[in-house]
Amino acid sequence: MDEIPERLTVKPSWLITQLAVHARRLVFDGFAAAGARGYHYRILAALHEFGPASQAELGRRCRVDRSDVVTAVNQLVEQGVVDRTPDPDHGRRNKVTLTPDGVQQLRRMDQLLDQVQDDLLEPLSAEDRQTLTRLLGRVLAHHESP
Amino acid sequence: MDEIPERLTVKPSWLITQLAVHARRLVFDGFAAAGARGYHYRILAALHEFGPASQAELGRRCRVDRSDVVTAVNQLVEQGVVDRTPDPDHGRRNKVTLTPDGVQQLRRMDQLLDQVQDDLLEPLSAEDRQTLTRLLGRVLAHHESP
DNA sequence: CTATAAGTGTTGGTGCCACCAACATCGCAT
DNA sequence: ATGCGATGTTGGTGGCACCAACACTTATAG
Repeated sequence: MDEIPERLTVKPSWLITQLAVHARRLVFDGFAAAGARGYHYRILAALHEFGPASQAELGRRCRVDRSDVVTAVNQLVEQGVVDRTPDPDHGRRNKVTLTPDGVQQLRRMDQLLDQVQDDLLEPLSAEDRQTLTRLLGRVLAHHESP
Repeated sequence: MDEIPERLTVKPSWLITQLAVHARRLVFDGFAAAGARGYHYRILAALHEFGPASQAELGRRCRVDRSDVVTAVNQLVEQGVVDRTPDPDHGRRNKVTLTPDGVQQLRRMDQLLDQVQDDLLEPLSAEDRQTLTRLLGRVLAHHESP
């Protein structure tokens, strides 16, 4: 490989965005085996953890735009992993529900993701992995709270 | 803000890619003030650090695809921050050179980026910032060497 | 020396992720 | 009741990363 300008390699913003490229590639390749994408996992995870929800709710919980939730839920319905029904208590709202197939799909994706985490942090000791995770969590939380 | 599924917040791949979103936004907003984009900075940095280079070389050093280098260099030439001349020793190759205006632009972007680093890692102590940078560097290097 | 491989610039296209504006519709608070 | 905010949906934008193909040039192998 060619040498990278030091101006870049020294900057946390570079390290984070470049590492994110590799992380997204690993995740993408993993999910490709299950015919799914990142948005799908986020939504399935939110449904499994908090139960049925409206699309707007899903969007807020998963950091996905309302309009992108529409597309993703369309695909998830098509795959039979979620159901979309009108909310009886609310004319406009939809209720999105996880199907049994969806639960199974989520478990499969969880296993794939666990492997990805391992590949991603391969060169780090268990302790370093924990440190990195903690620091990243602190920084991310700071940029989401205000 | 709404609560995020724990399945996500626990995974390094999530933390990295989400934090990258914030980092890219900060960088983008900073560069917007200078009328530039991420690719522009990478290329100017490589030219300043290693001197004039071909487009293919720039692409390898900056982790930018050859075809995207074409577009970026077009814009940089338009802005007058680089020159593109045919390489006399090589029929096909171009020689891209930093202009004095380019050096000045690079310095401006450097200052903007320094501020961005500070905003990005705001909640961390100097020591934690160093730790985080070190760990990220180790992981990134691992995914680029093989 | 010649056939073949490898490198270079360029065009054009793809996909993911994030985001915005606008619209019609519905619930809620004043 | 009226206006305000939330909701689902459509359609579009942009940055970044990437791929395929082409014309052409240099380097390499035989």
